[in-house]
Amino acid sequence: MDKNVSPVVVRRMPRYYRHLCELHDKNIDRISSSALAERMSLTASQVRQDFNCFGGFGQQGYGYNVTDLKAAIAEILCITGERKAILCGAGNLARALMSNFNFTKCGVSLVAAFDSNPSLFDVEMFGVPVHSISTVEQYVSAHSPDIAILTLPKSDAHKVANILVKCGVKGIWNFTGTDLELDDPGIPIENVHFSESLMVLSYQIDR
Amino acid sequence: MDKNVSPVVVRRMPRYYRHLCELHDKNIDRISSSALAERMSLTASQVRQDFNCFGGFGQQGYGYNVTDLKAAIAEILCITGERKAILCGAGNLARALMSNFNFTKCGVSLVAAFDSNPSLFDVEMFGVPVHSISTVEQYVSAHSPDIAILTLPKSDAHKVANILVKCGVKGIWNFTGTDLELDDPGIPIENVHFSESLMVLSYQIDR
DNA sequence: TAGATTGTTAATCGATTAACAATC
DNA sequence: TAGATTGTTAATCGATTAACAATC
Repeated sequence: MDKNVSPVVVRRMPRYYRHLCELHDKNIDRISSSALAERMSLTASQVRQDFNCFGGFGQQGYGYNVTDLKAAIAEILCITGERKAILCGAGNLARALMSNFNFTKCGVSLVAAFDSNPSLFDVEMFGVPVHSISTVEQYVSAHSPDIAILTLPKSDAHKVANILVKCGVKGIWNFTGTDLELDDPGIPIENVHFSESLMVLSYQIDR
Repeated sequence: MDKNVSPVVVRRMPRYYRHLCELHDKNIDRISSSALAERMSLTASQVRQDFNCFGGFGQQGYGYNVTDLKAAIAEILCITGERKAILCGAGNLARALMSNFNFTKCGVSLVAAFDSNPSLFDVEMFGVPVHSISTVEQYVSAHSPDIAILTLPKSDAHKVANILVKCGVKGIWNFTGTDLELDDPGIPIENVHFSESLMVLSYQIDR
């Protein structure tokens, strides 16, 4: 178990987690695969198959304990172990993430941001210190953040990404709108491609 | 053709489009399915199958004409027909989209933004007029935008979304981090769930 | 105990890959 | 014409669904 879980299953795990959090907040402490499936527009079989990729979390005749299942998924997704992240690029998108996005809920703490605009150096933005992008290499080597968030222009994406990976960053959250080709192909990359999302919506309209 | 194309194929179309744009910019006017596949980490069969969901765009012994194929995909994704969009919520994320994101490239023009903060009313942000969210119903009825972009708090998402759809909005680009349940289930929704994306990245690290 | 619901195996469905005749 | 590469059909692979014995 755990190893070689298919990508489609992995991608459903955060959604399960979100729904379990909602149930937890409503003080619901038990749910069956069929009730959860209904809620999430899946099938009960799918729900049980998915969870059984990671182990048996349920109990026959009863269903799943919400608190336990939520904790088990948190463990699987590593939401428990505090991970450190840095922002590369401190423009509007970076600010949007700093101000609105709940990193803590994802088990991530934002430790620094980097930009090329000198007027931002050594300022704090939403409690996060901003430094010169020219110092990022040194910073990463010294502080070993796990995740780099790329919110900088496409043109700088490849160069910066490869520097970061060379210094030991373990994963890249990519908002640059381009597909990165890293020197080290083993580093996971998660792309958030706004334009692809909008184009799919555009396709679906009038169909 | 065109009708009943599987979602996985639809989701690849914007990526094809992006790569064809890149090829076009490099003045490459011809590409084979195998070269395009290599570039995009797909297989040549997949590329040909995908395009043939929409029609025969290639030529035996030659491959695909980049300009023609790009135009054909633009047509399929409705990037050609100018669509109007409004922003609901004019916070940091909305500003990030207004300032960084190339709506035009997606065939969309941003015509207005709406917020509940009075200090923003009747201001222009990055060339986009901001109005009171209480007037959005009236605005949508009068101007018939195609797409509503939800960049407002989770708590307001459902209420606002249902109002918009009732007034004729044709699609919703959802950044609220919640799964919308619309009264009208026929309206397409595209979710951009940051936390799911970050959690998937977190899972992939150390595996 | 009887009812409910899991974990798991088998059947079905859909997507990807392979193969090749058609043809530019 | 010969070589290249498509469009399309058939084979394989993987994911979803159905079924049911195990068991709480």
